[in-house]
Amino acid sequence: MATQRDIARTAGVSVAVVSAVLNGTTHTRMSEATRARVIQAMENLDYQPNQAARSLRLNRTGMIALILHKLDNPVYTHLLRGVYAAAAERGGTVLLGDAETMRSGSQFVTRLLSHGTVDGILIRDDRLYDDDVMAELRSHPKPILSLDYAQDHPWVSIDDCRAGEIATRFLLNLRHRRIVFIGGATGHAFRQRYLGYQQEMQQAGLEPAPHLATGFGEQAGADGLRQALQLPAAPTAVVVNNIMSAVGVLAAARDLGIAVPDQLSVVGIHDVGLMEHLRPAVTAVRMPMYELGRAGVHGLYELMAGRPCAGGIIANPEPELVVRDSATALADA
Amino acid sequence: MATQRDIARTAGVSVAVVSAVLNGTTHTRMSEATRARVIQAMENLDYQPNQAARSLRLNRTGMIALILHKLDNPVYTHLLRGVYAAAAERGGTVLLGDAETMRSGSQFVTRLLSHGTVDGILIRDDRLYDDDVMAELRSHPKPILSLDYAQDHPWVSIDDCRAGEIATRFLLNLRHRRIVFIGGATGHAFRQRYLGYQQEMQQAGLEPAPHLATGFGEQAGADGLRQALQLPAAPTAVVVNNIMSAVGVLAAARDLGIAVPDQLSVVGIHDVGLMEHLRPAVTAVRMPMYELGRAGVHGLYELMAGRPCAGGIIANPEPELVVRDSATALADA
DNA sequence: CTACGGTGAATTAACGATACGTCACCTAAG
DNA sequence: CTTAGGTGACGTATCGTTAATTCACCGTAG
Repeated sequence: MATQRDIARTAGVSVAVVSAVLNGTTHTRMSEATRARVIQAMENLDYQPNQAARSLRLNRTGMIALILHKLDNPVYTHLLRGVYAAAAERGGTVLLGDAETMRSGSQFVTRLLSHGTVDGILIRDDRLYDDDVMAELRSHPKPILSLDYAQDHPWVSIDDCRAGEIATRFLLNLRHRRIVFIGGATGHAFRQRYLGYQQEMQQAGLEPAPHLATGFGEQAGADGLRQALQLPAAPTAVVVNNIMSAVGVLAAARDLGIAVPDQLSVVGIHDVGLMEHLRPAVTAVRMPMYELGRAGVHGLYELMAGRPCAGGIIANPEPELVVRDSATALADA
Repeated sequence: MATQRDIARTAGVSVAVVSAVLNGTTHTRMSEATRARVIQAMENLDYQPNQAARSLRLNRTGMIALILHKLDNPVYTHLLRGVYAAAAERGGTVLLGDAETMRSGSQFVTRLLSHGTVDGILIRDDRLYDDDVMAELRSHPKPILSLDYAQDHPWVSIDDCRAGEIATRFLLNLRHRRIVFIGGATGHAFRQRYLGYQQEMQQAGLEPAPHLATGFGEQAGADGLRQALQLPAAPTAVVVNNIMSAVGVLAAARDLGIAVPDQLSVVGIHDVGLMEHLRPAVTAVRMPMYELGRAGVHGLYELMAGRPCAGGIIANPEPELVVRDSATALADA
């Protein structure tokens, strides 16, 4: 509860000096002895600056918002780490929200839109939010950076198309020909991955299968595999768009008596720790999520400083295949 | 960028009236016509209140902090929902942090400790944080509520001991006698669950096995199973303390050629969506995490209002066994 | 002896929102 | 006719911090 005025009184100086000590301001000078007295007083009274007053005065809060679609999606683990780390480097704090809280008129949106709450917004997969919410967000006076391709504001993204290519190419190299593509929800990223799959298939002179069960999560994977088995020619391999859908693919395969990888090879996009612990352990394309988080924060700080943000697709590191046990070579026909 | 003063000027009233319209203050009255003019002006100028100024004036931010140990732990999914929902009901916003960001001297802690950032703190498993951090937090002038048993400040908790009992009792009823208890990290909750296991074993006249592989996550489960097989008499059933460790138990069982549930029954504590999609699907004790979140928020608001928080263990709903495929009855010996 | 520059600090005006105290005006009761 | 009370609104201090401006003092050069 101690304020700068209390410090000033105890140290026998003015608040200006206290503020100057705190901020290392060169404008207001003081002797070393005075500075020491002030610091002593701050420690004695256990002084903690009032962020609200600072924010008001400086028109800057030191907080950025990070809005994700499903917070409990394990692919965000490293993204979060990257964002927190980069924000900490810049002296910032992160206000985390998820899609649940992003309904139009919700407390979270209202607060985000107010001045003096955050200095900028990092948003992932903005196509998943209400149009109303997005319109409101765009009217926000502070910068917004998308962690996904975006038409109408700055963005950085991982190379989703490349991930689709890598997974498909890997299966092609294992001599698979009947490869299907399963799962993924409606975001741009998910379509990009399918695009990568399509391109590789076509380049190999094969007909890409339609995008099956474009939903999200475990159930979409199970549904997708069942749908795939209805196709004229049963697939020998599957690219799973959303990694958690891979869990569903494995479960459905087990339920249907299909052995993985002997009768069906599975490759997931996005690697999470869980994949290592499934049986069979799932071969997956690791995406640079940590770096995406860092790049997002740094880009946002550029925008906040009034500079343009270069943005674009993160090229370093590239998506990388982590080979485990869920995919194997097809014997020659 | 429009402030109340801008609204006041445009509507031809004083800022006092604008504020009154905004807050529905009865103190400053106005005619319906005036109110309408003010509202019109607010819409025209796209007015958004400045939270920093409000916080400063009111000495209240409308934000509460929620600090969790591992944000990506799926057991938090429903806890988060409960917290967000209850906070929204109270008109509050949630600032989410995880243990990563809770190092002493970190940006997050510093900000949390400052005035004018949050009105209260909800913390889970506070034994997992640095002593330094906890000491700092406790010196925080705003209320802290633990979502876990705590000695030195208010708390609410789920019934961890009961969960251990339920899992163990279930296996005992299936005629299992050699039941081990695996995994769990160092928190109080984890010890309570082991206690529940111990009690049930002793009540059945059996010798409880030592608490194996008291770590966290998938690997702890795998390690625990391997350790269990070193015991003089191999177990026929396992209670898994942390649910994600169940994934590791299943993987190790597969690797060792042990069939689940035919040769080994597995019951997990804490139910998450993933369990339904593993093969075999994992029988687990569902804990009322959503309600824990709600109870935590409501308790915290009580504390913030200066009232005592009843706290204690959440009795309704009770932990509930969700029977799936990973446990089966033991044939009579 | 005076003017001047440098040092070390105090005063004060914002930042935007809120709520207390005040006030002008009008109506109706005494 | 006076006045109490109700209605509708204004002025302003305040929250804690920052930074621009101002100021007092002292040593030294002219």
